[in-house]
Amino acid sequence: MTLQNTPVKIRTRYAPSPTGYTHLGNIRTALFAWAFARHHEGVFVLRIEDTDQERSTPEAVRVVLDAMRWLGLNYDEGPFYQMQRMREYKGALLDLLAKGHAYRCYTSMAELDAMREAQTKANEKPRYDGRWRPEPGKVLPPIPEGVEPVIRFKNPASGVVVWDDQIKGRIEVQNSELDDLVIARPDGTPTYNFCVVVDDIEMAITHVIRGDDHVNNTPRQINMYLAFGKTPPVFAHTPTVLGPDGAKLSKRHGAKSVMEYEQEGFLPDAMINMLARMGWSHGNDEIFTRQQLINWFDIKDIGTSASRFDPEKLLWLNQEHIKRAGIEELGDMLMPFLIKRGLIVGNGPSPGIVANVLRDRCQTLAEMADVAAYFYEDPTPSEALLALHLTAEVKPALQALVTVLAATPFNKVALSGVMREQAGLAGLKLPMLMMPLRVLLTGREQSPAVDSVMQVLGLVETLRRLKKYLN
RNA sequence: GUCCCCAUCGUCUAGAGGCCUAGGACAUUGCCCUUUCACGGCAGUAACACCGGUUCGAAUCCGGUUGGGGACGCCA
Repeated sequence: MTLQNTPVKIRTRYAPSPTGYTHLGNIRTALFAWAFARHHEGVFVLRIEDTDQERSTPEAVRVVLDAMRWLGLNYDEGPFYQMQRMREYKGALLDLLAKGHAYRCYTSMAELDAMREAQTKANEKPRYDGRWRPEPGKVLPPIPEGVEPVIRFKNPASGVVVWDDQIKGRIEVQNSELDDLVIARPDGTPTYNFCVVVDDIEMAITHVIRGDDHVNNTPRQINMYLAFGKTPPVFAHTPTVLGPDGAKLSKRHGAKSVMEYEQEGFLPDAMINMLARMGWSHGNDEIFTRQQLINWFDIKDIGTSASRFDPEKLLWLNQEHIKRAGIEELGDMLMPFLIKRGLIVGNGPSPGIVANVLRDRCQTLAEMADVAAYFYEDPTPSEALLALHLTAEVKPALQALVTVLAATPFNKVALSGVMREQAGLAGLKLPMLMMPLRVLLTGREQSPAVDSVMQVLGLVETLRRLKKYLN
C-alpha cells in the first residue's frame, strides 16, 4: 500500500476554522503551506472550515482574510466555504453508505456518555463500541422509534495505518485503536474529518500541511481516502507554536491576534521572517526576505519540536527589516502611523526622509511615529531642560551659530563642520553646544545627530526654532 | 488511564557517527566607538534531560526512564 503519490503539480491548502481569532500558530501553518507551494510553483488554496455554525462568525473570517492580506500570503484558489459545499458532502456520504463503508447508528448521547464513563473507569480508551456496526452474521438491535441516526464511518477493524509524515517521520497507528467516527449528524450535516477528506480529494490537494494537533485525525482520514478508492496525499504535521511562557497560544492566555502586530508597527516581512524562523531553518540564516524564504523552503528543514514565540526577537528582527527597507517604501509604511498619531504630515519633511534618520533607533513603526512628532510640530522643551542646557555660557555661541547657519549649505557634512568650528571658537566642548541645540530643535535630550535633524528640518525651520529662544 | 508526538545555552536554532574542548542569533554582562540616545564593533556568561546499549568513536543510531505536549466529541 503506497501512501504517497508523485504529484505533477503541487497543491497545498490552508484550512482555518473561523471560530476565534487568528494567532501566530495558525498563521505559521499557513505560511509553511504557502512557502511550500510557492517554492514548487504550485497552487495554494484557501478553504474556510465553517461547518460549526455555533462558533463560526463572519468577523473571524474577516480576520483570517485580513491576516493573509497583510502578510502577503496570497492564495490561488478560494476562499472556499464548506457551508456552501453541502451538496458534495451529501453525495460522498451516499457513496460511502452504498459501498458499505458507512452505516447508521442509533445510539443516543446518553448511551454514549454511559459507555465512555464505564470505559474510563476501567482505564480503557473511551470509544464507540460498534453496537450498530453491521458485520456478516451479526444481528443488529431493533431500530428505536423516532430516533434520527448519525452516520458512522466503518473503520477497518484490524491492520495498521502507516504514513511517512514529511516532518515527523514514519507514524504507525493500529486500526484497533480507532473507533467508528461520526461523519454526519442526525440532521445530515457532515462533520470535520469527513469534510476535510472530501474537500482535499476534490481540490486535488497533494500535500496536507497542518498543525500537529491533527496527527491523531490522520489515520482515520487515510482510511476514508482508501474507502473512497483514492490515494491519500502526503502529510506534514508542523510542530506547535507556544506562547513566550511556554503555554499553548490562546486568547485568554493573552495571545494576540496577528492583526495586533500590524497595529503595533511590525513589518509584514519581519513577521514572516520571525514565523518562518520558528521551527524552520536554513543553516544559520536569521534575517531573510520572503523571496529568500521561498527559494530556500524545504519541508525537510522544519524541526520536530514545539517552539516558543519570543517577542524580544521579533522586535529585533523588525528593526533589522526597518534598517534594510528602502526609503520610499519605509516612508509609505510609516505614513499611516504618523496620521494615526495625529501629525500633520503635509507641510513637514517627507515620511521617508524622517524614517531614514530614525530607523536605527526604533524597533517598530508605531515607536517611530511617536519619536517623529518633533519633525511635524513645534518642540516644547521643559523649563528644566532649558535651564540645564541653555545656559548664559553657551547662548553667545548659539547666537553666533545662528548667524553662520544662514550661509551654510544644509547638508550633514557642512553643518557638522560649522558646529565644530563654532564650538571651537567659543572654547566649548562639542556636547556643550550640541545639547542645547538638540533641546531647542527637538525638545528632548535624545535624538538623531543634530546635523541630521537640521538637514531634515531645513534652513528655515531650523532657524525659526532656534530664534524662538535666542532673542 | 489509553494511544500518538517531542526533548541541544533563559529563548529560537545549527548539528544528519569522527570537522564538537558543540556553532550562530535574541536576551543578558563588560569594554570600545560617539554630538545625546541609539546603531555599530569586540569580548564574556550560558546547553547536548537521565540511564543503558551499538560502535574504535555518539549531541547524532537503538532501548528504557523522566519530563513536556497532543488526542481520545454528533468541535474543528
